[in-house]
Amino acid sequence: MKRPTIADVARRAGVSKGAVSYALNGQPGVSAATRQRILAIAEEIGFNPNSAARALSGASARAVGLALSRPARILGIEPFFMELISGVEAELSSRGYALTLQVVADPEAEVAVYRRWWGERRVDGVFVCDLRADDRRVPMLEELDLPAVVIGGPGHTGALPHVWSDDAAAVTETLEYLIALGHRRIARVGGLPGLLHTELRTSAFQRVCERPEVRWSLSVPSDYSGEDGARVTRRLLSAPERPTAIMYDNDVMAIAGLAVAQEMGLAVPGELSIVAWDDSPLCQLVHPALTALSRDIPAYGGHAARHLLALIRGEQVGAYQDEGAHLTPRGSTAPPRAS
Amino acid sequence: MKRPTIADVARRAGVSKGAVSYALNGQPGVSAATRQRILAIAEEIGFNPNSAARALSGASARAVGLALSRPARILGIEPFFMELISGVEAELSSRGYALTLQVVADPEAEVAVYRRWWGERRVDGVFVCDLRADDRRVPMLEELDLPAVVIGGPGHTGALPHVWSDDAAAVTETLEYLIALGHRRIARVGGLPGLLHTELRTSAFQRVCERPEVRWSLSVPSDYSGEDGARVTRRLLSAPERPTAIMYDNDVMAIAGLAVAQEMGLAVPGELSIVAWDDSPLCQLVHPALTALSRDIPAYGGHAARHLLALIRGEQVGAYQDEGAHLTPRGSTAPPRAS
DNA sequence: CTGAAAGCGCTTACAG
DNA sequence: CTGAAAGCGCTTACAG
Repeated sequence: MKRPTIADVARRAGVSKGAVSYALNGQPGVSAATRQRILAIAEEIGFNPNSAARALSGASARAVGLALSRPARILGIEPFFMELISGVEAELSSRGYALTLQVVADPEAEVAVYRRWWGERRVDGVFVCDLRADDRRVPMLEELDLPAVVIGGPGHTGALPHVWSDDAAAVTETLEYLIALGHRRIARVGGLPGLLHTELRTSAFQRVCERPEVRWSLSVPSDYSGEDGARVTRRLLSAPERPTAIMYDNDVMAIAGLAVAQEMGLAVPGELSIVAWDDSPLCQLVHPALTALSRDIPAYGGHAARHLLALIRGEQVGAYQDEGAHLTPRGSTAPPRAS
Repeated sequence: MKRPTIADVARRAGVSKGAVSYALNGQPGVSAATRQRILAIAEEIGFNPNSAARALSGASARAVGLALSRPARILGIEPFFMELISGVEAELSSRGYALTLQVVADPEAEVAVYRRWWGERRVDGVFVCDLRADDRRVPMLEELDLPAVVIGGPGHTGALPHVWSDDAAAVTETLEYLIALGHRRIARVGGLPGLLHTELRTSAFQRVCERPEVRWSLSVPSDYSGEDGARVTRRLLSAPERPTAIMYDNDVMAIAGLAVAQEMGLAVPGELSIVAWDDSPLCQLVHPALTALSRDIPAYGGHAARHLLALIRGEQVGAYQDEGAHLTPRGSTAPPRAS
């Protein structure tokens, strides 16, 4: 089947290609009646402008890019990215933008991908996820004039606009709740050490744990996997002085931690309280249901997409603070049983 | 920063643009020495060919498309798609192809997306997931000359090449195992009714359950969510004649089912055996660990990508049968306790 | 083996 | 309000 071109539309409408272009793009330079006729014909013969020709003529590529550098295994485990992508997509597709996705091996490869996309003019802008301290992508994207929105922060975003939520506040809220319940020995199983949001959560954890009520605290990094969550939990619970509460940086590790506690014969929440970061349906399926930090991840992605599109249109875009995670208490947290 | 073009490379190398193009694309028409020099200069000034110009000149778009029509919530829950995408990506990016992703509301919208992509020449080919009986996408893609590989089947794929695995065999293997354990009352919580693979699994289930050993059987559809899995399980276990074994079409529902059984005071596996389809790490984190149908989903995606790229190169591509899911027995299955 | 030139399908100043 | 034309940056026959 032959693809119709703008020339086909012009011929049938009896106008020039320029007129068709103006009509299709809502530009002035064509009468309302002609515009109507042109649109009807385009619709009728199923015309869609060739995206390459459009992009080459200086118009936009109508695509934005997202490169992710987590191992496939982790991407599958965590609902986070798929939910984020769903939210991004909902916003993009309503504006006729496509999302170009690339999964790469490491942050270095991500830099190369962004640089290549820029050279290829393949995308009009990009998202930056999984920000790290001194992230090489930030100065590179500032240097190139490739519109970019960082999903994350605050801090280390350079001059790039960013959409962020206050992870530190969520950690503080959680710890204050645990302290109020009477917990005095609190541990945390954190995420990947290099990531900025991990560091922000870690600092917040340490700051709150300096309060006099907290007698013992420990924050341990992990790779986000259930295996790692289980391993760290086993170690924490086997120590002579074990925590009465553990917070986990994702839900998979929290569920793994719950399983370990049960396998070791510890009552949850009686002998161990558990809090999960990110509230997937699974948190409500286990017994006891997990107290979790909930947030609307698709909405987060939607905000990021909206900001990137505004940036591409040339609007001034600054930082946008999203709502942030809030604590949803369930059966896995309670006052520690006197022991 | 100004993007370097092919003219910049040509000028610095003292050759024509044509020569640069031949050198870059590994075409004959340029001496080895000149090719070397050109490549070195391109590398040095960070030249990447403008993808729009390339696509417009009849070369490929160097991108393939995937449209998904599941609600955001479900996409996040199931590791399947993210793992599939990871596998697809690994193969594509090693060949310099990008993946264009679009999440849409329903199958109708998917048809429109493919048609638009074709008109825009935005992609060189597409994947088709979540095949349905009498899927409108199949005749449409056959009519357009847009290379397409169906991920799924067998059957209802028309003349399109497809990558599939034998779900029916996996159902049969599972049921024969349960029957051998001594189960005589077996239920299944299936996936979305419209999907072909759901229907294939359902037929296989019903076929095996016609065997004389099976005294009672029931297959119930669901929407893949944990809530639905829990609801159906509760209903199954509350009936006067309840099953001694249930198999679930995904792991989230199986975990939900396990939780329901425990909440109802039923011993797993003593009073109820549970089998999950798709073996995520979570299956090993719950207690007892779930017997599951395991498969290598990233590899599945990789095969599909390899076939699509071959099709785009103009090679003959037929059906490819992937390895398929195999049963991994764990603690959630055992002979039914005499009751 | 190399160069000059046409052409892909749009968009957008520039004249009428 | 409309038309003719240049140009985006490549690829690829076509001459030399």
